[in-house]
Amino acid sequence: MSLENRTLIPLSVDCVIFGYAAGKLQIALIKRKKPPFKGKWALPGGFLECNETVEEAAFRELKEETGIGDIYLEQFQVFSNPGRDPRGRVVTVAFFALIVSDRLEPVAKEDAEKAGWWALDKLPPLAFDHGAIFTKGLEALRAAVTLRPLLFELLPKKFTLTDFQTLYEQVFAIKIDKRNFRKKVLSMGLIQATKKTTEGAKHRPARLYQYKPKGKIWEKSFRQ
Amino acid sequence: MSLENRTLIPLSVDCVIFGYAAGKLQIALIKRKKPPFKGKWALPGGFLECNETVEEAAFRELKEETGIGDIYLEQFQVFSNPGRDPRGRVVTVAFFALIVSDRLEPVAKEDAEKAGWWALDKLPPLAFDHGAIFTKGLEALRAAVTLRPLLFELLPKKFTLTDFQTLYEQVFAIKIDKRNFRKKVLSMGLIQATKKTTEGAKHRPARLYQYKPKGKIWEKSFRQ
DNA sequence: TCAAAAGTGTTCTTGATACACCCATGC
DNA sequence: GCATGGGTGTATCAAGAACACTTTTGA
Repeated sequence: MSLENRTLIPLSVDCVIFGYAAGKLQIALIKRKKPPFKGKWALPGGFLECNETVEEAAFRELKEETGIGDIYLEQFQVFSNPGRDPRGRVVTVAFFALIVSDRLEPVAKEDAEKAGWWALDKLPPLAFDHGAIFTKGLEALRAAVTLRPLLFELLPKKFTLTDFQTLYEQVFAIKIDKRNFRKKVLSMGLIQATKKTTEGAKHRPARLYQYKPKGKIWEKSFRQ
Repeated sequence: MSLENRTLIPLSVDCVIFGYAAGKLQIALIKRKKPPFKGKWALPGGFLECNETVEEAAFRELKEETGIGDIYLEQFQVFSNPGRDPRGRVVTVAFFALIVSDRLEPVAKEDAEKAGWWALDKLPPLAFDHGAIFTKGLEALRAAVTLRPLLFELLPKKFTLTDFQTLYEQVFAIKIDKRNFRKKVLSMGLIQATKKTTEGAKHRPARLYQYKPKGKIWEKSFRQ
């Protein structure tokens, strides 16, 4: 058996959890309760257990963290620098997660003092190499969104076109013309108008749309 | 120290090595000399050692395999199904590698009976879950090429436009109009004509071009 | 002179961009 | 009636797609 003399390594998963609420793109962070980096903010994550895949580990951690089971998850990079964890060698598999805005309550679990959402442009310094993981995670999200219509995973079932556009603008940190955006997303045939509108705003109500998966949607992407 | 009770796992790297020679896109495979899967073809790879990153491990394995040091490498996915290796739990980090056609001689190393190049459409059955890894690797290559001008890593310094187009067509398994392809790649400004042409062919010689990295090339991609 | 691959332009259609005003609601 | 964000159309420009013949070389 040639597994005998192999280097054995603890594997972890870390998640850049994107959420979109109140018109703001945010990520979930936890405040560490134990050393190392006690009191510092970090990406949620945990160690891989015996008989699970990294995807199962990430789902498990996210469920503990948010209580939600049907989160969109995608692995994007392994971080394996031998010095990245002061406790010793840990290789981590980084995921990004997308969670819909109407259930955005992260829960602090055992190893966290508290948990919270942070706007992308106001992140605190992060523990370990989590700053670099976040940066790569945002790049990975942009690449994924460019290739596939993923942003609906960040929107509630019914959403306004302004919601969608604002989300899009924040993910790519750009401004888009409202008329051109609407023309394009409607011509793509990925969403359809519902008969409902927003209610209670102190201005004209907005029409609500919903995602309409149909045909080979994975071959379409918003960005050229 | 909270690393004590963690599951420890042997980590490996596996490489889908793409090469382009004689107008054919190929991948490198080795024939296994030892069990499990003795005599079966497999992706080149090996185990992570103590103080190296997964990238370093992949480079090391590729250097052993091909003798070449400056190969383009990109990790694309972790495969962590507990049953993927009959010897026991092994988590692998999969890479794709791009190697230029004028140095395409894979070398069989210790654990391989022999090594060889295989056309993408005529692959033999592969050991372990390497068939799935190859499939995902090709998808990852397509995604990467869509977002960044990577295909030059598969071409020699000087190449003809027909070479380039044939490579492109094979990566995406599509046919492209010759005039439109030329118009587009030339208008992108990524390549420039040299004064040389091919020699010795029994037909009209072809002009040779070279890659011209200039400006923010990473923001350009061939495919819309 | 033939075979084989290199090289070259135009038309049409589609999608991208730029741009400004009226509408519906709550207060 | 005013503040707030919702909603709409056109004209221009750039890029993509479709399409066939001439050129250069070796044999």
